[in-house]
Amino acid sequence: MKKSGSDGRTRERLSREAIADGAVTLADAEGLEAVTIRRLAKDHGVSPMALYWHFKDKDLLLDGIADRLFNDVDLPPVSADPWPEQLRGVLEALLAALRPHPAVAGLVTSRSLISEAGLNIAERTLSHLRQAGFSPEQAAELGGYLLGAVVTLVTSEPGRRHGDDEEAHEDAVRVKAASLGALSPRRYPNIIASAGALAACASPDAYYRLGLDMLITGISGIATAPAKPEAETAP
Amino acid sequence: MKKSGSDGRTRERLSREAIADGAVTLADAEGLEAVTIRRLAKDHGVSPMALYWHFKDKDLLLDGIADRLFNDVDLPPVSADPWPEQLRGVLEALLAALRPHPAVAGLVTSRSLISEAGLNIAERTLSHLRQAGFSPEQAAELGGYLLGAVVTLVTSEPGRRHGDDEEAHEDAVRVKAASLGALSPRRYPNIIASAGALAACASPDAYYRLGLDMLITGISGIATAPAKPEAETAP
DNA sequence: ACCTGAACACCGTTCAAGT
DNA sequence: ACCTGAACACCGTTCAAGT
Repeated sequence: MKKSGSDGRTRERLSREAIADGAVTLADAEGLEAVTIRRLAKDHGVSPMALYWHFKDKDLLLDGIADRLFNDVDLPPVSADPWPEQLRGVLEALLAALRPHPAVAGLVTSRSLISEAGLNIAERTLSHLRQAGFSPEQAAELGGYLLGAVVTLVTSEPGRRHGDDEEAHEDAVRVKAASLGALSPRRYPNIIASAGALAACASPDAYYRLGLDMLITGISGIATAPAKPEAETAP
Repeated sequence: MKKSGSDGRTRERLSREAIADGAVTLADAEGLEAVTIRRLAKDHGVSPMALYWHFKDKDLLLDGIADRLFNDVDLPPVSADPWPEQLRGVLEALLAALRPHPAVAGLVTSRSLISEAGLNIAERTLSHLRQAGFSPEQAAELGGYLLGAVVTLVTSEPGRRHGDDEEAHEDAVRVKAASLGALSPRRYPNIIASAGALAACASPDAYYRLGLDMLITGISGIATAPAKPEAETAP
């Protein structure tokens, strides 16, 4: 009776994957600060020390969570499309994997190069940036930056849920919009005009589209190579 | 004898500012995870509970740290320059304030609207985005995103120091570059080409210039209003 | 190989109390 | 108004031990 996991399934043997999965599920429901060795152990019906056999310490467990997220990324196949389209496809795939898990999305930023799946994403990103004409140094800087930017998009979506229930969330949004709207109109006219949008996101899809547009437009704008590969010869 | 602060100055009376200052200094030296109520109290030669009179809980102390950072931002005066230049000036001012404090820079992302100084920066950013022709909703989304992007630039500068001493840092960079260089050249040719730049940043100034160029170019590229205000009439 | 129990050195925070 | 002391319910982690 006390041998079943927190989600009701009968307890299988513990594994790195099961632990990382449980950590993501817990973070989705109660936030990253709830992800604790002891809490995870309790949810798996196991002693806290059991986890230490699978992960040497908590930081390596966080690495495992990041790796799990990178594995959810479904990279589009390489194609003959212009590089901006292909780069956008990569970022969209990353975004799709991170959006369901805003509480842990921030973990991936510093961990792409220590995850097998993360390396593939980095490699693809770098290859498109090199097609754009950037040097290896610039590609490295921009690639790291693009990963961080996608994470930022997810973790600072206006009005992101705090793990509250539906009603408490709506209340919080209303309160925030009202308090912004009550600022001095002389000093903060633009904040007041944007108060509603700063408190919550009317259309997440539009928000993410705008963010990706900005990123791809920015990269294209500073690139030195043409977007279309067919134009082989220049004047 | 035991009544002086950790930095050797004679202990003044405790204040919110002094506590926030101490927290930033400590984070700069030993990282955010060293910033603890108890450690801060010890550094100030005071009991842990003393801090609770000035900040109701730790989260409010983190708000105070973010506020301290926003206060370091030296916003350029409003001018008649085209909006992209002015927007860049705002982002540069923010960047200059955050660069010295990478360990706590991430705290500002979600706190701009609860800090007096943060509100000013948000207002300025929104005003330039409105000049660019964006709607209040788009301006809100892009403004929050630009703040996050600048933070990302700072917190994920390649080869960021970990609080180690000079030598340990260089060793870590060398090891990282070597391990990236040892990857399979067939599967990761671009990572290998960029290995050095992924492990450390040869020129931080060039890195930040490239990042800001990308952001401003991106915003300009998706904007609907002309960059120059003198072109009042369009065909 | 996989897991447990007891113990250690930490946390944030509450509460009653002191000046 | 400003600070202390003792106590509580947590942390991550080590170590020796069990199967």
